Amino acid sequence: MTDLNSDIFKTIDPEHRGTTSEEVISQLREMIHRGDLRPGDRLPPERDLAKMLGVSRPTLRAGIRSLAAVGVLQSRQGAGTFVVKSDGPPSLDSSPLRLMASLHGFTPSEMFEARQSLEMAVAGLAAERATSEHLATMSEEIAGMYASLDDPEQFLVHDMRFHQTVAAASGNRILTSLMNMVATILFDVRRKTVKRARDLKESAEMHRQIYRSIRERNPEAASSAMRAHLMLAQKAQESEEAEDGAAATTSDNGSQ
Amino acid sequence: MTDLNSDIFKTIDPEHRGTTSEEVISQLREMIHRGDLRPGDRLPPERDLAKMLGVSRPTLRAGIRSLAAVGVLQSRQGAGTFVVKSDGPPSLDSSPLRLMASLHGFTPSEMFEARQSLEMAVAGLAAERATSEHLATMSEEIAGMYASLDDPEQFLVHDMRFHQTVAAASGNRILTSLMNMVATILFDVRRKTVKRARDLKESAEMHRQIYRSIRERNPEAASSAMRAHLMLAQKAQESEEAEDGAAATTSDNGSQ
DNA sequence: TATTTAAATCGGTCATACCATTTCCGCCAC
DNA sequence: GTGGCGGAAATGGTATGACCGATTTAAATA
Repeated sequence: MTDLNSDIFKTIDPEHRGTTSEEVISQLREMIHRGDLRPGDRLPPERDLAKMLGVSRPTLRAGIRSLAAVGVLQSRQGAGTFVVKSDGPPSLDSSPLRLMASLHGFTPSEMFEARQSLEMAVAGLAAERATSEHLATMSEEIAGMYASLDDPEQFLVHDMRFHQTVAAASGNRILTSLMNMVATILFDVRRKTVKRARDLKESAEMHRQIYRSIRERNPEAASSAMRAHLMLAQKAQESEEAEDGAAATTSDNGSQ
Repeated sequence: MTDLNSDIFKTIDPEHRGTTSEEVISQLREMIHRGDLRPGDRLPPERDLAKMLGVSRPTLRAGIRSLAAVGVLQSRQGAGTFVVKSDGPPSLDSSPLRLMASLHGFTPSEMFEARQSLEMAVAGLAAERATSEHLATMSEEIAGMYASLDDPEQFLVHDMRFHQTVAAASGNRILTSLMNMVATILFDVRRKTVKRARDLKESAEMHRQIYRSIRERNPEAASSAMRAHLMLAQKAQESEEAEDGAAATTSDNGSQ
């Protein structure tokens, strides 16, 4: 029974004034929205900031921890607490999605499908906007793939960098972040299965087809090539896993 | 209910790789992955749980708060801490994305584009998998739109429910969650501008086109119709916002 | 039996102290 | 003068204990 209640938009009560720690979170978020805190900035020491906000240090720490959990702040013992500064594309923490996958029993194929949809979208956008630098990087990574046909681990590095470049070329950082979020969850599995991959040459060829479509500014072809590539990759991985023996590997180390 | 008094909770190893609170997070996450904690379950009281894990209560609270910040746990004063149980589709917290938008200066058009890509993807999948119930719900919502042509607020409710139904029909909960995440950020803006919307009839018609394409099991047409719908919606909203700083003619103008 | 009330439960907050790590500046040797 | 080196200061991490407020539960009363 799928219920489709319309109240999915949890209005977080801007004027909540509920718990004190929530008030702290609101204060800090407000500082970020107003621009008082910019990426890379360092927050005042907890003891001082607590006094400024008129709360105790544990309460302030609770607020800081909440924002740190979602990847906005980062605390380093002895150094201070900083607003996360991402040099490259902004990254969302994937642990929420990972836990949600456990809680609701997401299947790998469902994740693959989500990744496929996202990658197809960014591939299409990349075909419209890729700069010459992006195209050059893609070409280099493909060359790296051909040079690593006998080294699956190294091949995977170039593979990921290629997809990363395509995402960057799409010019949409939101889609890029979401894509990375999903890709991160699938990464562990990929790394395990890629060691016995046997069709690296074909994979490299498909990447080259994606690259050509992007270079020729053909969004539909790029999307389609990406779809074909990922469908094959999924198929390959599933057949690899079928050979394994169905080990319930619940390796859990994703603290990034 | 699962029995939580057994040896499920092993004490934290003295040799903790990272900080103690991170170890607590790992422990809790592991319980969820293993299925010891399932949606709706209630955690032991903090004082007890802290003793079981061999940490102090503040440290345990830090871990709980981190997981609560990403939407996995929820604490209610006086009641206890619970594993979040979502009746409908699982929902990811959108505040991380919202803060990231502030930190990196995401433009509304970038968000619109992300939403468009996600909605196109789910529309295509919905065309492949929508059940008769889904189709019936979509049809009802469209009827509700036509019945609310003179009530923009009500129209928006049916609008959102329609998109929600399409997402549910896609059968991919990850994409649905990501879509909701992005849509939530855009919601506030939409609610403000929809009050002066003037092209509701055309909007309803485009929804109907999406519905028809899904019913006819034509993924490409569904995606395409969704793209057209959202492009028009974006255009309409941008023109609305452009008028905000200028003349205040909020009359029966019917252009667009 | 139903309603009210009181006690137990439990998360939220505060204050304080101490520990672990990092940073930075002054000191000393070269 | 320069460069390494050590220690003090700064700063986040953890622990203990206490009290408050909200919630739940169950007993007591009408």
